[in-house]
Amino acid sequence: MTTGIPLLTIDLEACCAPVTGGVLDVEGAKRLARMFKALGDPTRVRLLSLIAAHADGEACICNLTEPVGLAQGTVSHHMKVLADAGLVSREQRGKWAFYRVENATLEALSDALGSRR
Amino acid sequence: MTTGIPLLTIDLEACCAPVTGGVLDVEGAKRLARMFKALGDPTRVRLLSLIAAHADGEACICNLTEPVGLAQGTVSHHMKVLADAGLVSREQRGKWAFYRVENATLEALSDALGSRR
DNA sequence: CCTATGTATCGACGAATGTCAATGTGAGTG
DNA sequence: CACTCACATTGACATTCGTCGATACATAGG
Repeated sequence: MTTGIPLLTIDLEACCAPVTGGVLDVEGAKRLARMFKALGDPTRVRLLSLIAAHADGEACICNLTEPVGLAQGTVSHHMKVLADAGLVSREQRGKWAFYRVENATLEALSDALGSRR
Repeated sequence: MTTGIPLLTIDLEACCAPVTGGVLDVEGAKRLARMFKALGDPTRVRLLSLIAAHADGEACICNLTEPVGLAQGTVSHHMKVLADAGLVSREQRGKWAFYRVENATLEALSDALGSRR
């Protein structure tokens, strides 16, 4: 409805909650906002960018601490926020924890914003 | 670089700050985060959706207060946050202030997230 | 000019957030 | 087993945020 227009009258995960009403229900707004909030910090945006640009598209905390210039615990905290929002995935490999960007989530958010197609 | 891949290694406003390096500089991350933070509140996401779905794609505060269920001052505050982030525009017309969604900004954010060209 | 109406702003308050130093945990190594 | 390394978690702290009620500002009508 409302023509084919712009934004967030859309579902985010085509899987479970299509929603897609005219106005975006309260729950849908909450879920969207939770993900956007995770992107609402410069450090976390930077972390995402660093991971994506890193070799093989994955990085461990030790790769991120120095470029970001924050304490290890703080970086770990930010990664947890990103992981909880579904923006990155975590895989333990030996002593290291490797993170990668979840492009599917990013695209879902992108679709929730853009008019395109 | 890094193939044609995913995310925020991109400029947001093709106008002034192309940036587009490999890793997204600190300033670019700040600007992106500022906009995402504005979207990081359920009420504001809802407000955007309400405006977009409203007749003629515009709405005044009085149109938004009731559906959102918050005090008038609070809604006004949220609209200021959205306007400061460039997500909506404001136009005074008589006693009313009409807000509309800035699709260009939304698309810029969408592009910063999505892989799609 | 007085009043009513639609918005914006202010002051206050509790809740959430970002950060660090310190400590806990778990896997690899001597 | 003792020790180290990579990471997570905890507790503390200052700052920011979302909300309200009250008040200020501006425009339109009498």
